[in-house]
Amino acid sequence: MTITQLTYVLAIAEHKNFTKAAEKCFVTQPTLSTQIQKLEDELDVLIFDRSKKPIELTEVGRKIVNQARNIVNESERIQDIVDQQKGFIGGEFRIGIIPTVMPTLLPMFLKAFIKKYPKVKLKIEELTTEDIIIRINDGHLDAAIAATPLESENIKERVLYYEPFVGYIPEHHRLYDKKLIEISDLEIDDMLLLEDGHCFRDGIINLCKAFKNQTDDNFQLESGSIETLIKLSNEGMGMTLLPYLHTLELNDNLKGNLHHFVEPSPAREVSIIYHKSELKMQIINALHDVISGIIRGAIAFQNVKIISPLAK
Amino acid sequence: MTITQLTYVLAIAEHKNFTKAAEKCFVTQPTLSTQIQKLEDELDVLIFDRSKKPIELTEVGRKIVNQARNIVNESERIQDIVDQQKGFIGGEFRIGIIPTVMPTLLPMFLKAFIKKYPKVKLKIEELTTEDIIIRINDGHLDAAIAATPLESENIKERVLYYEPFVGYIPEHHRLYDKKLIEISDLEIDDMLLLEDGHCFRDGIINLCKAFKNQTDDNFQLESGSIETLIKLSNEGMGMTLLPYLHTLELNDNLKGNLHHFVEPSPAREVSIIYHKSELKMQIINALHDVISGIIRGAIAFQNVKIISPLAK
DNA sequence: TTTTATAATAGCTTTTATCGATAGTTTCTA
DNA sequence: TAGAAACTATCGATAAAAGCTATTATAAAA
Repeated sequence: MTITQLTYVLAIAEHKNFTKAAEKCFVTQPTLSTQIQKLEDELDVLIFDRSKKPIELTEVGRKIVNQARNIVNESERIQDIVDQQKGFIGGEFRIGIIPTVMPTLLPMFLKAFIKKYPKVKLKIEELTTEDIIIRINDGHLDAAIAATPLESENIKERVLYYEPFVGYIPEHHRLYDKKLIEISDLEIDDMLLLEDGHCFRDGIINLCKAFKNQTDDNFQLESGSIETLIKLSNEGMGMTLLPYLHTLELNDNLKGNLHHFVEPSPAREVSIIYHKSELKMQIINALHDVISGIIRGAIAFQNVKIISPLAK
Repeated sequence: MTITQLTYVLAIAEHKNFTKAAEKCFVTQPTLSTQIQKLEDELDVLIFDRSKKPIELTEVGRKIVNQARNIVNESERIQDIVDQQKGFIGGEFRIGIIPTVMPTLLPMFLKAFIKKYPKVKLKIEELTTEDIIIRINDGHLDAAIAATPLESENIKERVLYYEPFVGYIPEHHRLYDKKLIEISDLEIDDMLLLEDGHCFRDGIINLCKAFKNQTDDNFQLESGSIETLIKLSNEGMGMTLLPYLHTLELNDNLKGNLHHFVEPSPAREVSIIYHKSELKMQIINALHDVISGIIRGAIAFQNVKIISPLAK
């Protein structure tokens, strides 16, 4: 048994196809076929059920894949140990970012990060919290930026910043004349929300429910992006809440519709999260330092009340 | 990096000598030299400091060895997964047994076990509890039989039996005429004990201390084996306590010196212990079943009071 | 039936792991 | 301090393995 064979097993298990897996491994398909056969001979058990299309794992196969993932991840960690010892910061680093953080945070730190750590090749993907957790656990992501706390067993969190919610209230809305809004002003029924799957939506629902026994179904309107929420709001469909960093990018006439909360303002906690095995910790530290350094200049709120991002 | 290279690293780290490590790996010394160099080149770091005699690990080397142990253990587990799936019970199995259990328990179950599971090659070693814990953690032992509870973080315990302590009291001793002794009769100062390192000794010390504030230093006499304890006792050096299974083997005139405790008799808990990763669980189960089955016929006490084997 | 997609097989090439022999080092010892 | 002893590194040869291209086999889809 070799580590190479185990990575081949993982690739096939992932793509359910020898040919595609071979491409990902940068070898030809016959190479995979023969190596898998050798491993199956050595263990004297079938890992894949080739009679099914697409190919499936056998029962033992599934267990072997789990174990193989361990071994391959742990073996990759040896280079990380060496890098860490040398203080080398570089290599490929795959990071996931939730949709409501991506467009505002990424432009703020990316340039600075690349400049400071030119040897790190960041691969950035926009993903929901749910997908992020799956991919951190299976090793497809090295880290992610998401709203916390998540209370996910194998995942560690390190807070980057607290981002207050800001009310966006169009003209003619019942709260328009109130300069500073309060949590108790919120009515879930006239609130525009992102569609299901966004933790920013869940946070707002938690916020509303925290003060009144509001039901959490039958929303008036939902949208996939915050930009759309603002447009819908402008058309008089209701108010909405925006993450603070988003409000910095609005043009001046829209900024007039922003209404901050009285302190303590509700806020989300945004963290860099990573697997408890702490692979590539030196890059995670580097990201943390760059981002929290940059945010320190952008968000100056003292007193916030943290809202859970989890659907309840 | 290959699993083979990692096992070579482990062998050298263990023997601190390329030549001996090569023998243990069943390859020649040049093979080790070249493979280690390849790995060191790939990682671009020195794992061993060859300037020291005997060879030493570098700082990164130590971390790499720890990680390598993980990987090698986990990769061996793949075959275990397959075996478990197939219900195959066989292969090499290394078990440690504490000295005060070894001579009585081993002859009772060994024959029956080998007969029932002929494909398992047991490698049995007599070790103190302390050594057992080290070796279970570093993968040199698959399981062990020891007095419990141990409260050791990475080790699981499964009770085999409760073995009462029996007083061995020579003629002319102040307790000789008392048929059933009590815990409160014990005086640590006229008790013969095993030398330091035996958990059976620690158990007795705990037992004495539980009832009186007896000091635990300045024992009169200590010995390395229970046989010697009995002889010393016969010569009038004091009384001693024996594990119940030992008393079954005494010749009849010595048996007259045995004094049981009034119930609940103090007893030690004897368990099969193993690493929490539960490698080779099917063999551990087999051992548990054979041993506890055999003991059930030999020990019939109902009511016991368990004494901790840990030095306090 | 023909086409398409995909895995297995065959034959050959390249790479690599290992070996025996030997050279270079360090440490021990007389 | 010379020489032996104990070790590790290096060299060249070899056998095993991992990989490639080309082809075949097989099953599903058109």
